[in-house]
Amino acid sequence: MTKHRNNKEHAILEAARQEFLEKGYDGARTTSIARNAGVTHAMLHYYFKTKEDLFCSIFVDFIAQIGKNLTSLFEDSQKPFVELIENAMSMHFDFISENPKVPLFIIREIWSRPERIEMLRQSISSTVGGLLASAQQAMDVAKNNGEINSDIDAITLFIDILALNVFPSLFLPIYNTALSQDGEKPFLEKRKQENLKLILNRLTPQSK
Amino acid sequence: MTKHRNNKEHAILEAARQEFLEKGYDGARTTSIARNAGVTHAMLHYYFKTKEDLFCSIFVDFIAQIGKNLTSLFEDSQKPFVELIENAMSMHFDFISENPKVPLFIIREIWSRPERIEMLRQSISSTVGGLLASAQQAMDVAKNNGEINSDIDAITLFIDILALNVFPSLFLPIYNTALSQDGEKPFLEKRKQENLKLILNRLTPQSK
DNA sequence: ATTATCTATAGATCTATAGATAATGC
DNA sequence: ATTATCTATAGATCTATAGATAATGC
Repeated sequence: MTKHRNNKEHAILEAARQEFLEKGYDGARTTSIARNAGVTHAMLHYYFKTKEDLFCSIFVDFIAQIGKNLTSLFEDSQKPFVELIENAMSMHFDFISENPKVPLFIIREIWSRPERIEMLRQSISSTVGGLLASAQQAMDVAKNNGEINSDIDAITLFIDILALNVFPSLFLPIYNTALSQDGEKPFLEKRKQENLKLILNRLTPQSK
Repeated sequence: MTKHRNNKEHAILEAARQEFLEKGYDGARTTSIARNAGVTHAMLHYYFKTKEDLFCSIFVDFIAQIGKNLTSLFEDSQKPFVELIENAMSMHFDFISENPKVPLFIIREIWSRPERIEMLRQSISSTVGGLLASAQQAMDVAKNNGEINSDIDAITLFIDILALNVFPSLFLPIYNTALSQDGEKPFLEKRKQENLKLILNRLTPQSK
């Protein structure tokens, strides 16, 4: 988090985080944020000139959080590539499960005000770029070893995983209401296993 | 669409569709809708008592559109199952590509006001339920024939496809800004091929 | 002196309706 | 007679700031 030179500013940030995540920029109310932070409304504009400024503060925070989560995935590269991916996917899935509203928040805010993508580019472009480059290297080695298929590149794999891991959390409320059957395994747990299967089948060479 | 007993009402619905889809409930303005529909603001409240009422009208419309698209997928069941899925996925992917904002719209509105899920349940629960049942039957046959793997059921496959087809459109603006490389094949076209590969690999028996 | 905090309110929207008038159907 | 339409405005928020007062740091 940002340095909390004092705890009222910090309380506002915390409350804003919650409010914006829950309701989005348009649905969020600065009065509500101030109330939840336990400060008068004027304080909010004292520390953060405008609602937009406050939003930006927490938006870059969320992006940094995601970026950090992504980069932590490719730490040690000793193990075989497939095992690496298995670990990475599992950690990423858990992160999304614990923060199900974060991806929706970012996607929603990007779509509703595309100019915000600039903030995103600046903070992740280099990080993710580097991450993809090193993943591509590892994949090239694994391809030469015959460990994985050669018809897939790092970025494609990256988006495969993102799609499979992110979507179920977005879809969870709909699933629970309209599709869930009694007594079945928890949806997300089931999805985690299925996602792994899909990706491993995709990566592993077949003999036909 | 709903019966347009007169064209002003219809114009309002069209404008509302656009406005809500673009900005979401909280960002949408009834004044803006009226302006774009070319009617005075009072007319909007004459035909649709409240903003919420107007929203519901278009929300169920969108859901019906999605439901219709989904049901049209499993029309003829003569062909082998894998081929059936290939066609279904392809059509579904194209529908999402042409209406990229619809899934985000529905997911966003469900998350921001969960009580709306009731509308969704009523209109899709039976449709999708039937669709899944018949898909499950077809899959059981294909499993017995050895045509597809036996470790996957209809609903899991359904969500696999949904995740892979929906996510890329949500992610498109981010991809274009932060990840796209020059001179590469259009993102969505590439994704469509990759999604098919993933699902076919998942369904097709392997020999290890 | 500067930084933090509060009260009170300006000013801008936004939804919704009241009430008058015009158009339409029978 | 009923339905459609317009003008004008009420009433409720919501963001933002002005201006006074208290707390803090040097």
